[in-house]
Order: sequence, then C-alpha cells, then structure tokens
Amino acid sequence: PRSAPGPHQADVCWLTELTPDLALFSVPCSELTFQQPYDQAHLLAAIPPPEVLNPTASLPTLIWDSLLAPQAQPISWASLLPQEIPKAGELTSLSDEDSGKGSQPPSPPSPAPSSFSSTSASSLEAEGYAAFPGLGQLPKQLTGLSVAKDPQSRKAFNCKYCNKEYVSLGALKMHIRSHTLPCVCSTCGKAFSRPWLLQGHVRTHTGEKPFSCPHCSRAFADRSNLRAHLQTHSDVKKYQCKTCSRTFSRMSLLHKHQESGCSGGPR
DNA sequence: CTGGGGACGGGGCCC
DNA sequence: TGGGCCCCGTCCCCA
Repeated sequence: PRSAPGPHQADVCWLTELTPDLALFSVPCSELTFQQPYDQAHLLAAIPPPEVLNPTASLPTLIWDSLLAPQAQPISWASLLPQEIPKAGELTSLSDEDSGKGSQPPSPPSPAPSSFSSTSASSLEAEGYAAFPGLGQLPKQLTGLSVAKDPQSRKAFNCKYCNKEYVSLGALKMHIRSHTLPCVCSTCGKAFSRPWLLQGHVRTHTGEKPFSCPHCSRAFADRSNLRAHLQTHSDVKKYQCKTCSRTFSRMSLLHKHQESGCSGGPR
C-alpha cells in the first residue's frame, strides 16, 4: 500500500537495481506486479527484511545479492514473511538518506547502531545474517555472500541501505561509509563518511586554508574550491553554452544560464 | 539575476 | 584490502 500518491523514484530504483537480471520484474513496487517466471522465492529474496525497511530499527550490515536469488529453492518461506508490506515512506527513507546533500549534520549525530558496530570486511558476512533471524537456517548459497564459482556469473554486491550495486566488496564498503558516517568531528559532532572529508570540515573550525591561488592572494580550505576559483582568472571558462558560446566557470552557472533561457546570441 | 565562495559528497585511482 | 588523495560535481548562500 502506498500512503502518498505519485511515484517515488527511490521505489523504482529499489526494485530495478535489486533485480537487474530479471526483466520480467515489474515496477513500481507499490503495485507489486509480478510475472512468470518470478516465483515467491525470488520475491522473498528481493524484499529486504523488516529491520532494513524500518528506518527506526537497528541496521545490521548486510549484503543482498540479487544475483543469487534465482537459486532459491522452494522451502518454507512463511516464517520469513514480513508482517506487512512496508509503506512507501518506509521503503524510501533509507534511500533518501543516501541522496541527502543537506549541510545540516545528521540529527542526532550518532555512531552506527550497536548491531552493526563494525563495517570491516571480516565482519560483513558474520554480522549480516546473525542479525537476520531466519536466514541463518538457509543454505549457504542463499545468504548472498558466497562467491559464485561459475566464471560466467557476475558477482555483485548490493548495499542494503540503498541497494546500489558494486562489483567489488571494497567499493561497497566504501559506499556503506556514506550511510554509517564513521568519522565524527570532535568539535561539532558532525559525521562524515571518510577521514579526509572530516579533515576538510575541521578546517572550517580552524580556518586553515592550505590551497592558495597563484594569481591572487586568496586561499582556500578546499582544493575543489580553488579549482573553481582559478576559473575566474581565465578569460575562457571551462563550461560553454552550446547556443551562445558564452563560457562559465561552473557547471551550475551554465545550467542556470540555460534554464533562464539562453537568448542564443553571443555576449 | 549573476558570479563566486564555502561546504560537502561520491567514484576512481594509487600505494 | 584499506586509506589517502584527486577529480568532478552539487547545493547553498551571499554580494
């Protein structure tokens, strides 16, 4: 059941990315329309456990491997069924977290829940299914963590928060940091996914600006901002309007220019 | 409205 | 495999 009208992109992404190899899987998920040969085992393998769908619940580190879903055998699934289909808002809340670009710190800035106290490689497998009651009784190949021996089959790692797919565990773990935000500023408590992001943030407290412009006296705390600033010293900017040939120092400025309606003539 | 600065995020590469 | 770093990019805010 969808509590709010209208499609939500995260809903669609959740399902389409989850089952890239299953073309018959129909979206949007609110309709939960399945076509043969999609069977119940496939469906269950594609639905995250309730604790994943509930944003208020603890979030154990868990990898969902959709590619292994078709291997599911007809076993007793009744005990694994969620009590109810999650609402659209519940489904999307975690994806929204991933896409959040707000400058406000997470509220409250909190460390990862205790149930996934570590995201280290060695802990991923153990934590994942210890925290998912019922799956511990499943065959190994159903846990989604055993690497397929068949070289023809592509191994993929899916983020359990947003279900993005990665070809390597390392890439997935890096991505997961954007959800768990393990690097916390000791000054203000704001959390970041990577240490160097925290370093950059700390400079906003210290005022340190190690990146100096060679053309003027300005200095910047962020290298990207220096790079953008350097564009202001250039007569020909990096981003050019294809209509009027006017150049801009930033992509965003070009977009603004185009959205405001380019007159078409050179300026 | 436009240009620019500040802060921040993600993927990829290298060691 | 993990950490550091780079590059590219976005969003917000302000002059």
